[in-house]
Amino acid sequence: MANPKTAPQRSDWQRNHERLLAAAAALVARDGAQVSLEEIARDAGVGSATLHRHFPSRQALLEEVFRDTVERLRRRARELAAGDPRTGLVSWLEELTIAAADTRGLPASLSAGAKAPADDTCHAVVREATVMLVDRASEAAAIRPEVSPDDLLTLVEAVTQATEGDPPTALRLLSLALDGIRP
Amino acid sequence: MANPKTAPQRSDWQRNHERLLAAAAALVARDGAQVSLEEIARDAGVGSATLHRHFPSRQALLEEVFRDTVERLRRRARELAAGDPRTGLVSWLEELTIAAADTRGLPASLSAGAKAPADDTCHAVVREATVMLVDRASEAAAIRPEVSPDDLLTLVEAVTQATEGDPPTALRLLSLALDGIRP
DNA sequence: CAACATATGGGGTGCCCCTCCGTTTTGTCG
DNA sequence: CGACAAAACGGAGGGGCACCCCATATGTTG
Repeated sequence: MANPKTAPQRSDWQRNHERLLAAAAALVARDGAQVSLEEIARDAGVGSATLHRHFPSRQALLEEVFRDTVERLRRRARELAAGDPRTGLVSWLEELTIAAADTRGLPASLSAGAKAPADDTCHAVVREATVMLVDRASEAAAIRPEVSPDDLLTLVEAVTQATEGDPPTALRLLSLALDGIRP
Repeated sequence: MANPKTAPQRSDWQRNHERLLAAAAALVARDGAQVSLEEIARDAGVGSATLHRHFPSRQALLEEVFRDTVERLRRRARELAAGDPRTGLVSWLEELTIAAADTRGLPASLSAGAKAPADDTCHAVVREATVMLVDRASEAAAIRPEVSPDDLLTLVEAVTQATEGDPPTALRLLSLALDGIRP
């Protein structure tokens, strides 16, 4: 899972890994991305050294916590790629915004992933989906050709981080940005 | 200054206040809004208790650090209110974005001020200017009437916080948001 | 210049991240 | 099955931070 090598992990390693992820998911949902790592270890019933051995950084832990949520988003993007290019893109951005605004810690994790380039981060997965849908819309001339997927994604990440826990506001800001200010 | 009562402060109080602000300005510019308060106290040559006595919270310190910058912005908004409503608003948002993206810690401070309503925060000053320019543009039908000054400001704060230290990207995201994505 | 309000800062508390290293658990192989 | 090595664990400790207490020092004022 975390280990890229196919080395089979010991059973206690797997057990603790799951306990840590469960505790982390609960506490991140309650306290956000800056939750105390020691509290996660305590809740999981393991020493803090074990947590740090399993997850070399806070970001690495968050990446695994949000893996499933991001995977669902990725599948949703694939569905949307079958329909109308414009509404597909808009729906994607809306659903991404709702998911991020609803999920404490996810905006912070996505933004953090944007700064450390790697292929398997949550940010990279979401980015790939965004690139695909923007390209489709662009080719269909449904959006201005100079609109960049990365800019659009940064905008969504910025908005959701600024409005964490308030999906209506996040959506309102998104549609303002998509429509512009002109009459 | 910080004290709402008109009690005249002792001379050493004023001296230490200035030293703290100078040290804070330098370190915030270097490290951003989450700089260590103890380091600021050390640099200023005072005990950490003194820093906490002068500034009851990190936010209170940041508010004073950025007071001058925000005051300059406020005056600039007044100038812009004399010209064309549409370009005035756009210039205001652009200049605000540039200032915030250039000034480490300012985006975080503005966003934090948005959550704790008070009349004398940096956020409140910037907000007042934004309300005025948006109203002018709205009355002149230069923008859609449902565009809210608060949403626009939140958008700028979100963008500058997400792109701290990178004014070109911040400006690109701003103009994307102002123009929308449609052809 | 004395007395008093005001301000200071060293040191303490509690929390946090992270790592070291002696101990325990696990899987395997004779 | 029992012993052994590799793998994993966790308590403890170093270093850092925010914030507070209280004995001390310092302006100010009459």
